[in-house]
Amino acid sequence: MSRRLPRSFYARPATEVAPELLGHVLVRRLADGTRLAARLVEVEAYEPDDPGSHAFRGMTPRNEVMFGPPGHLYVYFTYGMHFCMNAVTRSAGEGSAVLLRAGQPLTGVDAMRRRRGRDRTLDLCSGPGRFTQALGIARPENGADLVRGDAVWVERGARSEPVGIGIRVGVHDTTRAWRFWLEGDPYVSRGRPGPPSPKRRAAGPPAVR
DNA sequence: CGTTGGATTGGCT
DNA sequence: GCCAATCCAACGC
Repeated sequence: MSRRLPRSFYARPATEVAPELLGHVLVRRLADGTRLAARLVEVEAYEPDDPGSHAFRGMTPRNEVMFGPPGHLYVYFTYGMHFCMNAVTRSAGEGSAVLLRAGQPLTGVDAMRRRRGRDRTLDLCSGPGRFTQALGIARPENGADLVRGDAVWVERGARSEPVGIGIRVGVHDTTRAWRFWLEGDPYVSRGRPGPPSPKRRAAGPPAVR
């Protein structure tokens, strides 16, 4: 039995795939053979006809991988210094993906520390830009096949925690609560729904999510 | 061709 | 909490 998630897992709407990815393990094999792995603890879904998605205005050189077959890695460069990675979902031509926002370091943690220039395990993969840096994911990995490739893939993992749901970070669209995380997990990125600030408490109890 | 701002992060107030 | 860093894709003229 294979530990790797099959193509069929990804060939569904991003909003279905995203929460199910939580608890599975992202594995990275570097060119020198070093193996790195992290448990997925936070993701976001991006669907076709979703104004918050790079695919919303159609295919461009940057987002063409999003419009390709499912089960591939879509990597993009942003803010002049960071890369973000996504698992492409649905089927070719649709333009849909799941942003991998944070993970719990499991394997090759010291190698991740060196890549990140940070010591604390909590600072290694807790954010989309940090995650790619820790795993050595950049432009060359754009389009990598997560199902048959040997650079990066996802293996089955166990999940027992409940899944938290909220609006996506940096996407001002309250109608699409497509950010999913493992409730209570310390490796979830900042911008996390933290303990209520004094201001929020004054505004009343948090809304149902 | 010029402008704008981003699916972020880290350091400083 | 605020904001600079630092590219470049997307869009308007």
